[in-house]
Amino acid sequence: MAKKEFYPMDFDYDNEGNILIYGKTTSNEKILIIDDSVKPYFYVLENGNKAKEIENIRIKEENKIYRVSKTEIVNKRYYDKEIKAVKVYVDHHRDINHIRKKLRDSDLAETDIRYIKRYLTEKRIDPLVLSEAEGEIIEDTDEGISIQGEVKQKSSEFLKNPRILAFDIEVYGDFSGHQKHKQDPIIMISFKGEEFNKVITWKKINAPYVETVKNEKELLEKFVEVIQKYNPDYITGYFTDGFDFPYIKLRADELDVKMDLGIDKSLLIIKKEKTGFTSAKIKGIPHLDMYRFVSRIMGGGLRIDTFNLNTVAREILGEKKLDFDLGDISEVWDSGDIKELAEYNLRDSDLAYKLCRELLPNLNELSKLVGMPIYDVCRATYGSLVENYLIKKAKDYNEIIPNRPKYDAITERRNETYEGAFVMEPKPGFYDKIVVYDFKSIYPSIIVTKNISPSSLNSSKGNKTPEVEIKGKKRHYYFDTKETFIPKVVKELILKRNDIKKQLKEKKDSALSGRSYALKTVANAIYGYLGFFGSRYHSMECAASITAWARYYIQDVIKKAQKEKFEVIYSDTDSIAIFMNKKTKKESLDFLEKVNKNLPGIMELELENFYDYGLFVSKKGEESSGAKKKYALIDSKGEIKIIGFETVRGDWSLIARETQKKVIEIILKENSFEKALNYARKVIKELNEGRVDMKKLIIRNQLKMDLEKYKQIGPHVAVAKQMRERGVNIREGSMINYIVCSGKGLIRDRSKIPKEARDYDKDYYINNQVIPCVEKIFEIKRYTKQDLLSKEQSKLGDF
DNA sequence: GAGCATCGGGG
DNA sequence: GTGTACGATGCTC
Repeated sequence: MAKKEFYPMDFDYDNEGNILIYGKTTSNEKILIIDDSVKPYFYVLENGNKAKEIENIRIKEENKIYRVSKTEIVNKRYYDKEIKAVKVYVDHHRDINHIRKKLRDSDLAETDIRYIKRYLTEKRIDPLVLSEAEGEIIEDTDEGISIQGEVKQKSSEFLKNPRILAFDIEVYGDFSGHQKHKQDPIIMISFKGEEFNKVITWKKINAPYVETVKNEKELLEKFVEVIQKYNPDYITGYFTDGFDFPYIKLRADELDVKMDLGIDKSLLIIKKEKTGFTSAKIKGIPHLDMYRFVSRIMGGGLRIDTFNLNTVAREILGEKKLDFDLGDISEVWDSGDIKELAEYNLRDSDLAYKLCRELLPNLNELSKLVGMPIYDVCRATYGSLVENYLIKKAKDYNEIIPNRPKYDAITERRNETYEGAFVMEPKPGFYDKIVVYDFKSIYPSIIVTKNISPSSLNSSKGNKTPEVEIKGKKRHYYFDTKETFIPKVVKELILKRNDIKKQLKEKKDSALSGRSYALKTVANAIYGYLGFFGSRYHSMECAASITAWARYYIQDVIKKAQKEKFEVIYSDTDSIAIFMNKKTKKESLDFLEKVNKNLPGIMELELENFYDYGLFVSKKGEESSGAKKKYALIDSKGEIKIIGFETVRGDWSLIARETQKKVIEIILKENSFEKALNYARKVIKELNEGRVDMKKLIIRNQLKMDLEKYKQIGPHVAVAKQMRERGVNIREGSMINYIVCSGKGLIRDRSKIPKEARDYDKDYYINNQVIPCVEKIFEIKRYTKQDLLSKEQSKLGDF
């Protein structure tokens, strides 16, 4: 018998029903544990009378016999009710799907828990954290050690300084027209690890980190060699699930190169999902495609509307890709001068590497918290995070987890609607002295405080909700006050996070902030899970009651504020912005305290910030009503918060976006509409005089379908046609850049490829780009379009 | 405005 | 098959 401490990194199971755990020992060896100690099972919701009958189930299918190995009558809880159930064991996990056919669907539970999840839950093992294997050593070589035995969790500590290896490929071709993977070769691959920079290519260049090989085939062979030699704990990249790995696989198959990257020398696996998306898996080495994690899970918290590497790296790391036009990649390659390309290639790996290092604490903590392998967490949806967490917690509470809904139920649920959050229409204006409050974790707090869950929903007793609207019908619901599974779980998450936040106040720590992030993410996702059509605990009544309570409490604060003569400017979901007028900071803090004294349970209103100035504009086309979710604020440190303005959107010309941003800045920082007006006039004047840099006039639009299919010819479609005439390969998805030039007739007839544009249509850029971006702001002080167009300088102007 | 289709990331 | 994306956006009718 041997004992080994190790970190479990990746999980799998074999045909015999053994769980396979790939990990790394505390002495940095690779380890494989083969564990057959967890027997698969499911539940039949039945009081035990039929246990014997169930035990005798035999199913013969295609020469195979599936049988129940054992049944037990157990005391469990189901939707918080004490019940007796039959626990049905089978020999192999896959047998469950055969056995269940003999039983009524409505009597089944936990037939759809994945085997790895069952194993982790039964053993109370969290992925990635220090564990101990005990058993027989069945292999011990330089490559690593294999143990057949059992696993126990030892602590909550993660592998320190994991070896991360990032990579990125470059492909020859013009990227227009349809994909031609069979012909376009991979010309370059870069790697980034710890103190490890490498570019492999098959053309000679002089750079310290470049290795030149003979051809593409050798490049791919080298790719495998580098990975094997570096021996990473994680492989990472950006969109490597969707592009790099699938493309490598394709070329490797074509050139007869074995992608035996797995720890057991197994081949790279490319899984195709029904929707066309792919995932790349390597046995034993978790592959983390940072794009998938960022776009699905992290994305919500970022203020970006596209998840390309450049934008994401800028937002998370404050770093950018190198400026290199990939449209020229084939010319550059053919010219032989590929140094710049190599640098570009290496930078992309570098960014992916840094993103992985930066976000690994979040991935680690989520993986540990919800009990899901890190590979899956990286590709998870909020729904699966919550589901995995609830399955894990169900063990502690002796709860049986209901099965997932069937297709018909999902279809029906998809059509249900309920009333969401309260958003107040702001009174357009420029305000000074603003205080913003927000409810701390409003939805989780309501779930806990009002004990909202499917099992506490009662038709006549308990806490009565405010009026709830589902599918247009209004009524009240009641929730029992006796604490149930879901509110308990949410409360635990909130309390744990409060504790972590206290610790974080004392010292900054990336592992702790990862933990706080994980707790917050799962807690916040539970409300959505109750309303989600694919949920095991779907309840429109619950989801709608939660939003109804949130509307009630936020409106209650608004009323109380108004009663105390505070002027409420704006409110959205959980936050409320107040114009303090003659009130002092102290008075607004006193008000906050008073509100909190009257809030029930764990509900809490917090001070978000004091702001010196704020800008709220009116809706398009209307002057009197304010635009929701569109405002700008500045705090005493001069930090500006711009929400919802076009400033950040890519489909406006730079001149329009820049002008808007600058106008907002001048107003907030210098508190002067006059100055801002003069700035806008200056821009308009420059436009009029033809002095604006053509680069700032480029408008970008994407072709959303094949060029031939368009019936409505917009400017970008017209320009796309011109580009095609010039021999540029245009296809759906192509980004079309254009400039609207001067002349008569339709806009589309005057739109040109930027390189060919000699002048621009002044009126168009003034009236259709710049003015629409700023006129709503100036409307606040009753300045009109005419004021913007007037050539006269404003009295106080200093331009 | 419903209903349907496609996109996203990458090169 | 161990279970499978999904939410947003834009086009057509």
